[in-house]
Amino acid sequence: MKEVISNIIKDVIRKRGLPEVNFSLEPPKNKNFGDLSANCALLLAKAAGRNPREIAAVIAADLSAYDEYFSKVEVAGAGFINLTLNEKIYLGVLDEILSKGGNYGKSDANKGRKANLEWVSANPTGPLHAGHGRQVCLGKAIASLMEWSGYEVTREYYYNDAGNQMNNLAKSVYARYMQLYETDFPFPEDGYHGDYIKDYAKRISEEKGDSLKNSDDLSYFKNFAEKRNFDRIKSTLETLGINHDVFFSETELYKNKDIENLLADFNSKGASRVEDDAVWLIMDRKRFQKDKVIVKSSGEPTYRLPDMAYHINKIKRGYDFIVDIFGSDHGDTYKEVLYGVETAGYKTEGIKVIIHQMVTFRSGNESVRMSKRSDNVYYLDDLIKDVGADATQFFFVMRAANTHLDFDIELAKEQSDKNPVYYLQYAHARISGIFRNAAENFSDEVLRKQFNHALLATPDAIELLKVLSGFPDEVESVAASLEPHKIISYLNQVAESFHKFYHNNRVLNADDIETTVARLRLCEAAGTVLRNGFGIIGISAPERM
RNA sequence: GCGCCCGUAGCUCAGUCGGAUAGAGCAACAGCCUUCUAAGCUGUGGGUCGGACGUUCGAAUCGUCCCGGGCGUACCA
Repeated sequence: MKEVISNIIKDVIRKRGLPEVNFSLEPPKNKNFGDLSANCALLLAKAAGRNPREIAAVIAADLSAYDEYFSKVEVAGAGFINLTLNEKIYLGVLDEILSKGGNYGKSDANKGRKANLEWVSANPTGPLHAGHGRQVCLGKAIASLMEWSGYEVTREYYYNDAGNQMNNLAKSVYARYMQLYETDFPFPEDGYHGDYIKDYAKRISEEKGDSLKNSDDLSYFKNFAEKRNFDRIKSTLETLGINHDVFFSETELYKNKDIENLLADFNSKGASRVEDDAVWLIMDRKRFQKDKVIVKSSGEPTYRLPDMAYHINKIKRGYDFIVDIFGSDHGDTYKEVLYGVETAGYKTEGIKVIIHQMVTFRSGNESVRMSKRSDNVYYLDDLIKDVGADATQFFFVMRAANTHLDFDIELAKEQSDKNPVYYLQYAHARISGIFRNAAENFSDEVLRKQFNHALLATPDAIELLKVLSGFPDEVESVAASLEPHKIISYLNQVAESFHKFYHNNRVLNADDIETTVARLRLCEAAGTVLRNGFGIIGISAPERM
């Protein structure tokens, strides 16, 4: 819709012999200024050194001729052109929503393009903790946003199973196992303290007795724990409706020699050097403080080298768009990884990295501590159990990724109007209620009647339609920025205008079938947009509450 | 010290490729249920947009500096 209007304005500008400008066309903050406001005259005036209002007046006069589109065109302020769209445009949008249904809002802007989204990527050293939830839920929403904009999306999970952390995991389980037999057996200093480790040790002891007491090779412990950890991680993800297409293991990159070859490549390019028995990647001092170790003096690569090889692997798989989601604790390291990828001769323009800030949890006024050291960690499972999958998803996606998130567990649990997720869902439940009542009180024949658009010309109905008509533009712009929290702001507008409409416009009325049928269609459209939006951010659309 | 992110109403936050009178939810206050779910609607109060300077017709938005908070600054990931 915006595009159509924008093209009309561009035509008018061209026909007047004025230069092409990249102007903005946005709904003004103040509704009294109309539906859309263009700043083209201000920009043209700047370029031509003329009075903006003069130019605006010329363009506005030409636009007035398009009266099938505009009911009002006026010049305001410093030279804005304010447009009020013809109501017929909006009534036409209703037909579009009804016919497209679950596809209304999808765009083919990226049709035929393949994208890879990598997220979660927690190493299988333990269950996901509540803080992981932000990335988990953000990624879920971003993946569907990308699909709505036309991408074919591969959801991918990368995990480091070759390095130190997995050795620590094995040592930790082994130590807990040994402690079942020798209470003073030492626990590794940087071992994993969670209760789940003790549980694994107990189960191993039950299965194997003390036959593994003098193991030199801890791979049984490692494999046992890794498998259980992954099972639990996957089941947590499943409760949120997340299923990755690819689980990519670091070990793979050793097996297929990608890491070895990359190291040789750096060496042959003179991009790396050896110091203190370690291999260092030579970094550009303008961007980095110092060189970075890629192979430790022990001979083991640091996480950076496999990460670089992994990103090259993804590039080679032929994606048009590669997106990574990391926490802010990786804010510097991803730059090092991309630098390595560039140094190896690959372009990184197609890679976008989303960094999200950390989460703090509180319960009302009490802060909830997330200690990694203690045995009792607040796991993501626990959070989902406490507040439900919908509230979990909603609260994590509600805020922009690059701001700190303050997660109020008490509020998320609240089954009342205080909880922001219910405002949206309630709108949908109300619509479902109307349709339940309609089915009871009216025959199918009546409900399927052709409807008369003109009967929807009340201010609340038109306002609702205006909001609904903005959905495709909204999805497209949010998909371009990959900021799903904006969908929530938009859905709030939908819910608000629906609630208003509902309050002032009785839908079901046996004495006025014509209006009933027309209003039902509008409700159907509102329900469709809510459902589609909920689908993007990943929450359910309840039939009743 | 250096790098990245943040600082907007009492609270949690939108708005940030410069645009008109800075918004929402919660909290506070005043109203609205014999009619499709009041988890709703209507109205009121509430702001030196962390601070200072600068750029310009115009700054919450851009620049510089300062203050405050988070995360980095490993031969951990």
